[in-house]
Amino acid sequence: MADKKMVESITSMDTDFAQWYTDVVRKAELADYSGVKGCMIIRPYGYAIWENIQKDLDRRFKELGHENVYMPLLIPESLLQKEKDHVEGFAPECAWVTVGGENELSERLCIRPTSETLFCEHFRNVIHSYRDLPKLYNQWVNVVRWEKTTRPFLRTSEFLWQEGHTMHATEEEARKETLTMLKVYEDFFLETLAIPAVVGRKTEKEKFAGAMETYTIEPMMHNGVALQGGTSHYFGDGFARAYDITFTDRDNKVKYPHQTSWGVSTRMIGAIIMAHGDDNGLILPPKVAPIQVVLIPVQMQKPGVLEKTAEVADKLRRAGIRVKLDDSDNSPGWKFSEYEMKGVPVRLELGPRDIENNSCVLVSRVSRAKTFASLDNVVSEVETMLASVQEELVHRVRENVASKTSTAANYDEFLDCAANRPGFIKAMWCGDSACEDKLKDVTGGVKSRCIPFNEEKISDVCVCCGRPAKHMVIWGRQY
RNA sequence: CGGGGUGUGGCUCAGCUUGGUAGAGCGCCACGUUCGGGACGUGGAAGCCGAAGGUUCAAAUCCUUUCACUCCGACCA
Repeated sequence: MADKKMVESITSMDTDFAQWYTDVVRKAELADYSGVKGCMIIRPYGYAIWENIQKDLDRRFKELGHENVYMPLLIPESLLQKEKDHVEGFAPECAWVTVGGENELSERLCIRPTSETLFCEHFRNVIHSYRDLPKLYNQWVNVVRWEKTTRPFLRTSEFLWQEGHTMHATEEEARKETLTMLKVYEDFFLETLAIPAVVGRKTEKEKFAGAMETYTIEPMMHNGVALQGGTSHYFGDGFARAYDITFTDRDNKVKYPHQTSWGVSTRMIGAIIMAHGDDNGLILPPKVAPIQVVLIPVQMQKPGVLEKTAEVADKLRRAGIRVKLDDSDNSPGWKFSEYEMKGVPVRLELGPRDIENNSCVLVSRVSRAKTFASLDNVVSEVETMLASVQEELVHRVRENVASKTSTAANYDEFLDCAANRPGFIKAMWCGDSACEDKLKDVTGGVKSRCIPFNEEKISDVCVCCGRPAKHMVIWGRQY
């Protein structure tokens, strides 16, 4: 009974992971489909997670001196085309506005797939002197990319994200910013989302369109598949040259500033679902959970039960904990399942027996173990359990990553890992993108995830071609 | 963009082969009994069967077209 699957309406992970994902999204009321392909309705429970993500990240950005701005939704085609690599990268997935009111537009307008070009146009007007630098801008917006196949949160035609765009007087400073923001993402994934993840540099082939360097955070999902969780790019002065952004430096010389951009999106909600969830549904990391503790009165028709539960809810709320008291007339059993499905980290049960003992029952969503807590120190007991849920989630993800990471010293081992061991493969690489192409081809989709910062030396030669190796690369399949 | 699948009350689906004017379970609403792991009874509301054409006395069912969604690949946060 203890291990019995409590929620029958969710397909089990082992049966069909993709179906499990879709079931969780729907049953936990995170999102719904809309009339436009690839555009999803983010429901209140899903949006509340996003709001908590925003709050946390926004604070981290602002602590580092970034300011929020808002750029237009529409980009004139001519503006988009100024940077060659960039436009080539994004043109295939742009949505265009060609008619305004009743009239054909003289120039078509792209619905932003990302806003580098708009920021550049603006930077050109506001950056003239070294005193104008750095510019540390960020915006929270929606973008549109006309994706061919879509899945809620993971790949949608329209998605929400933040995009940071910064300009710096020197290359050093811009490069530092790129890495600083990657670190912000790494910390956020670990501390807030409870997802320890690999960070590193993208290979030439996997770089962002127009970037000199792209850094990435690569969390692993429960089934071993990677999800690009966020990226941070160093652009050099390429865009500045293309968009004619210059400033006069201290030495009275006209120079091009150095640029970065970095972003994370609603895809992170997909990462939360797939990194932490189980067969009973969602498991939310406490720091972003819209409801951290659900209070379920038991035998609530008995006098005093509801009042006592409300009193406890109030006490927790005053301590800054996000609580929900479910006094609907569904049975307690129904409520247990419902909030497990929705991933609420801690459940608090309170019935007549508990009231007699001045206690309550606390249940962790991760272990589902019941413990009794005295009502006198219920706040600290709940806080302790929330903290332990956070720790357990981190621990579980670490274990999963460790058990699904293999090492391949040669070509045959690589093929064996790709075919039989889901997850990451560590292997040496010569630096030639032809080898990346070949490995992806022969394995049916295993790609380089990144060159991690802490490289290991597995052998001297490239796992694919046998020439001298330049780097250890982490390989894997991705969403 | 290629390959598969599915469209019938809110949800999951049956009915289609062999045309006769729509069903089940769950959910929803009301009342009552329940209440420590998805309770039960009684009553009730709710569907022009994805859309458009066609065949026919008659179409959810047969034919044509089309749209949407979904899954698996190739491309991306």
